[in-house]
Amino acid sequence: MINIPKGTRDMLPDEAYKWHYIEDIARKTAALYGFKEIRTPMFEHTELFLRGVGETTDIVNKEMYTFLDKGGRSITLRPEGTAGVARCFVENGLQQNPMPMKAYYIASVFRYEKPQNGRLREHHQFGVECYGSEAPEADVEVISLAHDFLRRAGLDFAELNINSIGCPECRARYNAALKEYIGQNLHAMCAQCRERFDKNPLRILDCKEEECKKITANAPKITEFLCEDCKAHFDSVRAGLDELGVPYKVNPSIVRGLDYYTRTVFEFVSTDIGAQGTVCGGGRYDRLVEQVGGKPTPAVGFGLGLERLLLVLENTGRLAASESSVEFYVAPMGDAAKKVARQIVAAKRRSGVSAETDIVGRSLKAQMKYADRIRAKYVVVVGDDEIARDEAEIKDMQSGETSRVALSSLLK
RNA sequence: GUGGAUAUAGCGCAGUUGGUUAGCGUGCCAGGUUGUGGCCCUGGAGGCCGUGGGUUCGAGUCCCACUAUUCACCCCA
Repeated sequence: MINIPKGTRDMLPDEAYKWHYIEDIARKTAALYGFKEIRTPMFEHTELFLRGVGETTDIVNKEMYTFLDKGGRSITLRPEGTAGVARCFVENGLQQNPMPMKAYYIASVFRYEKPQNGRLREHHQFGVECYGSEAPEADVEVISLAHDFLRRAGLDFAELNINSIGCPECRARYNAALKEYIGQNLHAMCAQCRERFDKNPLRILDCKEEECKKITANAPKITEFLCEDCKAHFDSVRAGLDELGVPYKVNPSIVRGLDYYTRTVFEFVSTDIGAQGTVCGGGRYDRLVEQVGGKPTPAVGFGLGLERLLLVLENTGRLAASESSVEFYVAPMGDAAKKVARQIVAAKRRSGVSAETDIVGRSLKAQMKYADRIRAKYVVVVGDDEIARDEAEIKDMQSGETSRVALSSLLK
């Protein structure tokens, strides 16, 4: 017996409708905001993620599916969607198109993690990318799209946390101030934070260790160190969200785990699926395109975990049961009737109406049972009697009532 | 990577202090006279009791290891 690989999931036919449901809402919402679909490869050169996502991140350090292909190239299954889009943008010269470029994707991403509730090795994201505008309106557009999508999907209670981590200049000043504040207390912090102290001090704020949290509780806040431009930008983003009536909370401790973020960062968090509550994470990444080899191009976007979204919707009873069923099940009796049944089914399908007939060789009773199980709306019974009289019996499976119609009317 | 829990039929579960051919519910297939579903009844298929060792006359049951699953930490969607 060969089992499914750790941290992956099968999508069974009976639950396909759930995926169609949220993917449909994603596509429609994206379209309403003028975002078009973009598709990039499932794997890229490893170098892209090293440069794009950042070598100090957990994702790059320990979570990538990396292997050598037969040509000896280092290949990585995409651990997130943004870097690939940035590469695609640069490689295809999309900066020549009218700006902004607004694109979305629905794609699977891969991370070598230890699976738990809401965390998989392959999961699916609905992501959005907006390139070519550094205006706060772009941030607002992207955040409100995420908010709108979640609301349409039925998740109207996820909390939006936002923060600004400034531009590289503000961050340098802030990092210096943070290091000075921590100063002598560094030895009391966890091993990981001591490492962060040198590599990426900002992430110390993200630490969940009690001791570390105590030390950083009264640390200076990055928002106090923002330069004039970054401060104005953050203020405008908030004003824009207020204007649209999108509720949010400013949370100075969210800093995100990917190195490419600048200025605005945000998360939508749900409390209904246990520890892995972040359903959507995103922000601005003005330096990414440059890091990947393109001309400086400001950008904002988000990634939204579809498995987690479904988990929340299911846990809170917001996902309706499937309503799909066939319109007609045609139950033949005898060889002559089988041929007529095939003709009826073909005619129905030709005119866009779903129809099925027996392909197993079951008795009439068994066919009725099957039709019931698949929730067929109508069953058409055809036997020698019906053929002789040129009519068929139609049974409404809900009411149980039967009526007779001319065979010719079913064959149109 | 670190901790805890679990592993018996497709799914959900029983299985006594170790003792014959391992059960129940549900689902699946077929029947309950001549051509009709849902309820009821009957029958059938389906299990190397996660894998490998050990203890024992005897292991689904006890011990060890491994593997897988799962929850939490870390991190993230």
